[in-house]
Amino acid sequence: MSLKHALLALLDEKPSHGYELKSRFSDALGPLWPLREAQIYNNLRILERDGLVVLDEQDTKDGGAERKPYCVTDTGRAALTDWLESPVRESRKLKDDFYLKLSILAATGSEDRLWNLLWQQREVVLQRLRELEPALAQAEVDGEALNASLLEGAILHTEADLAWLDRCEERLLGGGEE
Amino acid sequence: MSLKHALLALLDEKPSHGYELKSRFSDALGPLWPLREAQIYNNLRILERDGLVVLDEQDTKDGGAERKPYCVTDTGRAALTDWLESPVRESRKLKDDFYLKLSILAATGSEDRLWNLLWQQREVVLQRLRELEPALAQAEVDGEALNASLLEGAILHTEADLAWLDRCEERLLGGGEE
DNA sequence: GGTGCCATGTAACGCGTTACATGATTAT
DNA sequence: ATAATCATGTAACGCGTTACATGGCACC
Repeated sequence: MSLKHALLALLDEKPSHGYELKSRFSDALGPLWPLREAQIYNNLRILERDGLVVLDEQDTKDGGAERKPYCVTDTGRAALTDWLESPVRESRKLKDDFYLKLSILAATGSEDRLWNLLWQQREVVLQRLRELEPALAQAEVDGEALNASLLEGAILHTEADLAWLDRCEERLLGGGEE
Repeated sequence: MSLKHALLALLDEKPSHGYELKSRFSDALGPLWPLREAQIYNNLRILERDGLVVLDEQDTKDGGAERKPYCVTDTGRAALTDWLESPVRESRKLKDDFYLKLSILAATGSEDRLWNLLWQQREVVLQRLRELEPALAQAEVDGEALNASLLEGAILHTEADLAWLDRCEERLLGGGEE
């Protein structure tokens, strides 16, 4: 239950049809949270089934292609504020190919393959930084405080990755592990 | 395709039955990657169907309860090394309730609710640090280099979260955003 | 007449979670 | 006795992805 709440929030701000929701969502959460149209339509169907949104009949077939604009019901708005006020728990999990490979290679020995993995990962991380930094600069120029914040978060995490790779080398290669 | 590879790696190291795989996996990736027995059995079924693992018949019914020990086939071993050697791409995504709430509250104004979210998240992050730090110290005492590395990664990420919360306050509350 | 964007959906799959169900062995 | 742990599974659900299919409109 998270994309559903994002849709509720967007619809609460302004009633929209599916395709428009897709672009509004992408504008807001851009490259950090990619999604497909299909996902929007599927979720809208469920939200409608559960009575959290309804079709706004009067707007159908006004301009170009046929659209189905939705808006939030009172139930939907209540669900949204409930969720917004509930605390964020869930410790972040690390389900990631890199962690897995690291564990496997560290456990089975094979220092050269481990070294290779670390080197490769460093390239990935550096590349990500090269993409994020200009994006942040652009968001700052455009005065997009929210986007800038999200990008800054991504950068801080990526820099932490980089620092972590150094520590991994020290721990797993530097001193002989077992 | 990641847990499957973890299972292949574990079985390559030593043939085991499902329940044992569960505990071996949990020992290795512990609290950072929780999983259920059901997941093991489902994946083993698929791995067997695809010919990557086979049942080790002679071990059935040796000691206590009835067990079904598996071991890797040559195909399975090949699939494992293929995967280990393939590069890790996939930029990390930020699908997380906190990001979503931050975006919603930053977009709709309501500074007090945003402030509340940030404060609340800071508590969550600090609490996580309080759990991770002793775990790291323990892993270091026990000489578990791999576990220590993974925990250190988690700590670095959590510290990045903390730094990020400061920056969020500055950007989204400090100077008046729109 | 094609290319590209707007707009809507269905079906199948992958991966993980939850709940449910069963039964044997070991320790108290 | 009964509780804990060992051991194996099935079924349904949630969430996201991919692929497929359809059709209107606008611009060149």
